Amino acid sequence: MNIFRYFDEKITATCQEIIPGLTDAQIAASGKTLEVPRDPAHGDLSTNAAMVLARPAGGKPREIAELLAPTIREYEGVESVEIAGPGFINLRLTPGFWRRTLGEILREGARYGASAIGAGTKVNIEYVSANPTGPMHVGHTRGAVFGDALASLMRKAGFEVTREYYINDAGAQIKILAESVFLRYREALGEKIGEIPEGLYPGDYLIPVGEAIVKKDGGKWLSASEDIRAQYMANAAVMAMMALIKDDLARLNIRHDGFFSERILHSSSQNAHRIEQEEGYFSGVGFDIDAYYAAHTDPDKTAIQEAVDTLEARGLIYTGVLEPPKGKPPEDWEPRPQMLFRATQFGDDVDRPLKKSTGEWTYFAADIAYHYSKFQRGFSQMIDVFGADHGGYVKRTTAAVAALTDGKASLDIKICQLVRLLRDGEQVKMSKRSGNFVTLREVVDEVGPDAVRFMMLFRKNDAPLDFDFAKVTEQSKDNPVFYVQYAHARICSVLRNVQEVFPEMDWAATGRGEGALDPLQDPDELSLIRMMASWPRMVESAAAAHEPHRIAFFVHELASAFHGLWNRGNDNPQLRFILSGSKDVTLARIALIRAVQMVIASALEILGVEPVEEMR
RNA sequence: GUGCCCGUAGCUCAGCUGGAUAGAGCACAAGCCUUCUAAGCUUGGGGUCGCAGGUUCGAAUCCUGCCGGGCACGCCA
Repeated sequence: MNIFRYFDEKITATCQEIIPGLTDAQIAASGKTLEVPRDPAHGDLSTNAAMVLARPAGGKPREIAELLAPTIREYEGVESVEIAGPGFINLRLTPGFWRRTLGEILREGARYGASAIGAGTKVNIEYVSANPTGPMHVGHTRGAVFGDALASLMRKAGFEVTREYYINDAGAQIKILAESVFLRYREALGEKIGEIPEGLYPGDYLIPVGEAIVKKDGGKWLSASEDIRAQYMANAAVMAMMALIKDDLARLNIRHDGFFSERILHSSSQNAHRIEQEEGYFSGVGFDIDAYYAAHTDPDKTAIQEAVDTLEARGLIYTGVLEPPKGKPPEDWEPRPQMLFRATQFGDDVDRPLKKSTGEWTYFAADIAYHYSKFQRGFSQMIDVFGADHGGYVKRTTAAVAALTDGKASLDIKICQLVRLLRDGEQVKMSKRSGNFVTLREVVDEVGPDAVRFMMLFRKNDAPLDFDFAKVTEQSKDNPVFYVQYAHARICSVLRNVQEVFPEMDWAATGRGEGALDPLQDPDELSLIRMMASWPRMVESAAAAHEPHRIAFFVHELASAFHGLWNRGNDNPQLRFILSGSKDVTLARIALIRAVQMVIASALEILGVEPVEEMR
């Protein structure tokens, strides 16, 4: 149950009933909220209803509050109502209400916190989308974890979520990759290749790709025509790199529902099916070609052409000449007429080119088609997770989505800021040129997936993040990963111990009987329930804001409250969870901490962190 | 030069989409504990929410202009 929704609906009904001449629409538009006040002296719940309705109702806030208070005071579970400050109505709920809430939390079990606000809306979350030219490095990790947790969060909130990976398997970098692999192929055939030439990918991870091709085909590619050979090398390389990337991601327990190939956007249906039949390329990279064409309306055209036609039909394509970019010296800038998209009509700074001087489509043109495909596949909400260096790309992409979908679909782009790796307080220097970059795999192998995931989520996505190797593995209160895990493990430990003290009791049914929870009297016990009561709302607001970090902070706070109660048991043994002299009190407290355990586990599940049962 | 993000306690950061006297951890200070409910506890000091205007019952939050830091900015992907 969501106590906020419960009381909010009651208050809305009361407003409709008590305040004369107020329309439902006015109430809906008022911005009326129900919140937990920061200061506990202001009660358990507080509403601004009287203040925001004062104007449409034509009265003074405190007068309106006086009008509403008597009815609210009669709600079941309300202990007292006060009018305070400029017109807040503060509700204090009875201990009995909180204990009943705990009972409901336990009955709902693992489902508790799930919400229906998503209403089955189809959401496409695109994240990682690292270029398939090598293993994942630590820079990709934050976006990967963020996107994955956001997907879980939105699922919990009732959205129908698809996790998607966009494979940038077209363009110049793939040609370079193909050349690099061809070199490794020759090397595998016994040729001395010496230094890897400037501009090619030097990484060792391409060596096995070359060897695999030799094993399969022998030397036959040495004599093949350049076009065919390059395409073959590219395909083999991308397939191998995607396998590598998927394996890296699996170490962080990240699995996408779908992979989308940029290359297919450049292909007609016939051509794409031929590639699949001859080379198994699309299935090799994980792209479901049949599912794509099922949603694609015109298989004889390329997807890019189709998207551009759509824009053209709306008068959003024209030929024009762009100003040279400002700030930097123009160097080899040459003005020329080119095909442009009217991005400025949708909030972008300049109109954007769709074709290169070579006649090929730009990357942006393909990206337009990609987002159009998402829309065609029925996604009305799209979320892209980008790295900090792609911030400049936000406006044009949202502009394209607005233009293509006529405002029927929304795109939210989440930017993940940089991660600074620290070892012994010193920043770990990375540079691509020297090949000295830390891979995702290295980090996960060193500190484990749980620590990586939690730390990456324990910060707002648009704030830079320090990742300190020493800190994330430290066993102390200062390490939030440990602190939260430890709370869960402590509860597990109590649940193990209680079976020895009261072996005959049925703990599976803890606290479900009438009055069984009455022994919960201590204010800290009740405030633990209060905190858990806000869990469903936390899920909803975090999901609506696309901010999984809120879940991490919430679970840290809940763990902190639990540890606080535990610590009081050190000084006062009467407050311990297991009282060998009192079965009833033990039963109620076990019920309480079982709920805490469950909510912690639910939160960790969203974050993708394993709730451990004991600390080692 | 333009756009985006950030600016909150000495440090690292939250702040529930506009609510009441702005919070937490670290660090600092004082006191407690030497235990198996181990991987510490309690209390306290500490703030011009970058600056200046504006919007309204009410602003850290929204708008404008500055200041400071980061990231981008051409047919790359």
